[in-house]
Amino acid sequence: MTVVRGARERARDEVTAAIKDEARRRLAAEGAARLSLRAVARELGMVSSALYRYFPSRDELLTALIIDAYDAVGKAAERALAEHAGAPPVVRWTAVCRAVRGWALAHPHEYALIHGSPVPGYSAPRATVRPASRVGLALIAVVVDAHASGLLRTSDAPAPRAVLRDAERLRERLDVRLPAPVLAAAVAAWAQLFGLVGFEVFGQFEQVIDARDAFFDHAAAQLAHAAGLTDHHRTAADGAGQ
Amino acid sequence: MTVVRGARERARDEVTAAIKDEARRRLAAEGAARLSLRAVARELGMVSSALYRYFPSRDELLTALIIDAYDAVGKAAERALAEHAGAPPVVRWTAVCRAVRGWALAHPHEYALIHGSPVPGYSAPRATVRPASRVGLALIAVVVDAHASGLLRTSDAPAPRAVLRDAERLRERLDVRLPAPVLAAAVAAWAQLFGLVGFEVFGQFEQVIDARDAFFDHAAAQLAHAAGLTDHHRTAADGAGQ
DNA sequence: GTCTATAACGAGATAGAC
DNA sequence: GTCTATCTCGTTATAGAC
Repeated sequence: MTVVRGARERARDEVTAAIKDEARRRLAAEGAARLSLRAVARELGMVSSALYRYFPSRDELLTALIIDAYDAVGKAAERALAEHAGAPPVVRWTAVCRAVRGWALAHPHEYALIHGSPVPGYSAPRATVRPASRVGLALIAVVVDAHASGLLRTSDAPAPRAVLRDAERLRERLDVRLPAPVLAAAVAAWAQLFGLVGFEVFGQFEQVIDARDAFFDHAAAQLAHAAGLTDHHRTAADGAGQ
Repeated sequence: MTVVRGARERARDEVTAAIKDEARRRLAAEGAARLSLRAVARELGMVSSALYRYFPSRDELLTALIIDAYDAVGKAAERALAEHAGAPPVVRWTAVCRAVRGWALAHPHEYALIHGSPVPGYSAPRATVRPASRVGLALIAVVVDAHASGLLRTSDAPAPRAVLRDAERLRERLDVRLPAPVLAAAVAAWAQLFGLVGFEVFGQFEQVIDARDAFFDHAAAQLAHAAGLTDHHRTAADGAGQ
């Protein structure tokens, strides 16, 4: 990782970026299933074989786009997290959710690439797994902080044994200091967040919900609650079930 | 709607069904974006122009497949509802959620068609709106029954005014007897359910959750709670916070 | 060494004449 | 309904420019 790079490397990075930009444009126009190296090359005034210097195959180009997209939402989520450092957990949680939604609405086709239908014939490689988890980790970070400051319910309905086993495994892999049931709830909330976002981005709320901003914020706050976050410190009354 | 139909109509229905079946097969193999009338015709040993007697365009065929898919999940949800008539609301809710998930896992490509990435260049016509709401209506039916039998929390965090307006409008359009905040929560839970299902069907839980059945059931029960359903009748202590 | 261009293969889709 | 000529695609081999 040299700081000063030669002109060659810089040129290479520029072409690589131009290819990905054009590919994203094609993605928006035709969808991932129809992404073709030839069309990208044509649009760039290159010849298709030249692209192979930058991406060894169409699938590798797709993979690069997917990783970029995961990194982009992940970054947006992490920024929201950092910008609300010290704020109450529910506020931070909602901020992360908002960031994810904002990114998705601004980049619907890239959102579709990572959270929409799988591309036929394409199978995502291992390298996509870590970027794919960034949003989830940002949400978990909120829960971890809440737990540390006693702003977490830890006594919801008991989770089934099999769920706890998964949560334990996850807990060790992520090296996260959270009770297993809490972690399980956070994972569920993570998935549910993308239900809300997906419905909006993919048009399922058409003629159902008009006030999308308000609806989302409200739902995100309820999600925070489902994940165990509370607005106040624990008292004896908490955890007694409602 | 005649009960006894002529041989001609029966033949027409059979061919229509064969076309849709083959189209579904192509859907699984190539994805909706690449669905072509010609390919369907070829596979059926017909000539493409003959297909136009049954579907005036590729988009109309797509629309038929989409409506079929919505009707199929909707039917599964409604069946689960009927099979658990009289059961406690949380049980009925979970049953509906399970039915949706079961259908989605059994028909991943049709699930992708209705809840995955939009097909580029295709815009869903009005006719898809009603079928698209069947699952949501099944969930709402559970909440309505719970409300009628006093098994519903009605005093969650107050919803923003704009959300309440949407909920009121929805309440009138669906002719459903529910407090607006409850309806809003149900809509959110509806969307969140598809977050859980989508994550599983589209592979986002790979290497995260292994015990998918247990995880889903547990999450669905928590969703029921988020939608306001409770296991027991309301008491004075209810609504005093989480 | 690094890149681009030409040409080609085999597979498939498509448009239109018949 | 059939046939053909013309497209597209991913990918590779090869040759030459910087």
